[in-house]
Amino acid sequence: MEEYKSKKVLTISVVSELTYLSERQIRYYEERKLIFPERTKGGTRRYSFDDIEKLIEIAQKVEKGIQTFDIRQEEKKKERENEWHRKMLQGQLNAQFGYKR
Amino acid sequence: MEEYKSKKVLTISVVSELTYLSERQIRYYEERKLIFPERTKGGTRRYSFDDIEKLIEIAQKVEKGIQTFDIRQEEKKKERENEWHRKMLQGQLNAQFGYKR
DNA sequence: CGTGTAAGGAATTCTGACACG
DNA sequence: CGTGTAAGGAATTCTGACACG
Repeated sequence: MEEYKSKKVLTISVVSELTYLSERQIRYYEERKLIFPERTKGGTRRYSFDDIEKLIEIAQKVEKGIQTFDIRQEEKKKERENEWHRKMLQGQLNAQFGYKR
Repeated sequence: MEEYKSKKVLTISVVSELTYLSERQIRYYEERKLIFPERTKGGTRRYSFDDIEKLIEIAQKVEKGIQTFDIRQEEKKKERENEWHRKMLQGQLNAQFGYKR
């Protein structure tokens, strides 16, 4: 449904306007592996609305004094937890209904 | 809520990809007063997701052989009808509850 | 009428680097 | 570490025009 938000369609200038961050900051957060824009054939970045939300969160943390490295670690931890929950749920289902074959 | 769709944030190249229309066609439909992108200070166009939907409708009509002039007339007619309904509703409300003062 | 295209210029974006603190 | 900035080049976009049918 709301694929708008995850579609990579925004230029860095638009993202800069919407987040009030400088293009330098946006590119730096990418360098630190916090966001992952796509690229056109020509090499220009393309962001999504989800990226904008994420950038705003990042900016708030940076303002609090949290370092990008730690933000990255936290992010990775969340991913691992999600992975764990996903597997857990899958295990539950398999236990109850068995594997498809 | 869904302000995403009306926000003018897309470049013409992205719109071209999403609509499968050429940039030439997109600019031409603007020339014919069918769509109204915003402009940056520098003069580059900015479109919304709503514009994309509108462009797809336009393209379908053009394929059917309808001329842009007629599409424009139909569009204006709709606007007048909406205006009429709006005033009608307002009149109903005023008749029941009187004017604010 | 609707669309393609080559042309020349301007706006936008990119990278790597130096600076500061 | 996080961010600003000047530098040079490449990608993107713009307009007005000519072409075709």
